[in-house]
Amino acid sequence: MQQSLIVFKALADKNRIRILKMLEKKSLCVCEITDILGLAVSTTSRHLSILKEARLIFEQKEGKWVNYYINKTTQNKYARETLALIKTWMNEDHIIQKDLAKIDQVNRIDLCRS
Amino acid sequence: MQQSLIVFKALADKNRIRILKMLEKKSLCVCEITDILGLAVSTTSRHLSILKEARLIFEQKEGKWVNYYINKTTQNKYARETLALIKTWMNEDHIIQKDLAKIDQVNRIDLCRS
DNA sequence: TGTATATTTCGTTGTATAACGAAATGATAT
DNA sequence: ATATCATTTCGTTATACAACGAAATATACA
Repeated sequence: MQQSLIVFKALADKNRIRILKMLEKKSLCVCEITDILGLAVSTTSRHLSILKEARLIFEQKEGKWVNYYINKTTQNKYARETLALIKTWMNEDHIIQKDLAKIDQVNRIDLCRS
Repeated sequence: MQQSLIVFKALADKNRIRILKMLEKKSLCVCEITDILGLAVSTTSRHLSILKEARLIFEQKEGKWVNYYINKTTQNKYARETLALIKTWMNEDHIIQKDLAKIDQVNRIDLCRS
């Protein structure tokens, strides 16, 4: 039960859902996610660590950036099955659509310089 | 997104998960659920209202009792699909198994007199 | 090596929520 | 009608958690 609770708690936040829906489309670094969500970097980092703890996402370093990916084949069965489920959800949502549109426009190099 | 958040928030609590797993087996009244969880009646009632709000369960009055049922055919697609998912989850969990075993032993008439 | 940049960690603050007991509500039965 | 019982609502308290800025860490580059 503890494992599934960790997954549900991770999903019980609007910004973390937005992150998951973004990562469904494309892997992103912290500063790109931060820009799209409009949060403090530290807050985004905390959300990512909660999603990672639930094994819904994983990270991979690429130079000075840390890229985050949806963990489709995660060992955690609760995370895996829930990811498959929510992939079919909220695709018509306005906020989600706006976020996805923004992904194509963000440029990590420009972003982090500012 | 709001609808799915309500569902995930409802599921992000140990006692509410226990309630759902109990109701999967059998519809129950508030005092029976309260006895099994070991909470104050008012707390159980609050949990039930959150699950009801998420359309995961529904209630039906039976004399002085209020019975709660899993809402398998709920209109809320997020609730419906999640219910189907968690039906396959946590069935080996010790706490869940203990709760289910207790269901056969509780007697609402004895319970509520005490 | 030192400086800039990306991210994480830490400490704090405000808000959300779980828990309780007591009071209110709604229904049954005498 | 009144008493009894099941449940809900209300007010309070304690805990959990989201958000922030600042400091610490880690990496890249000059």
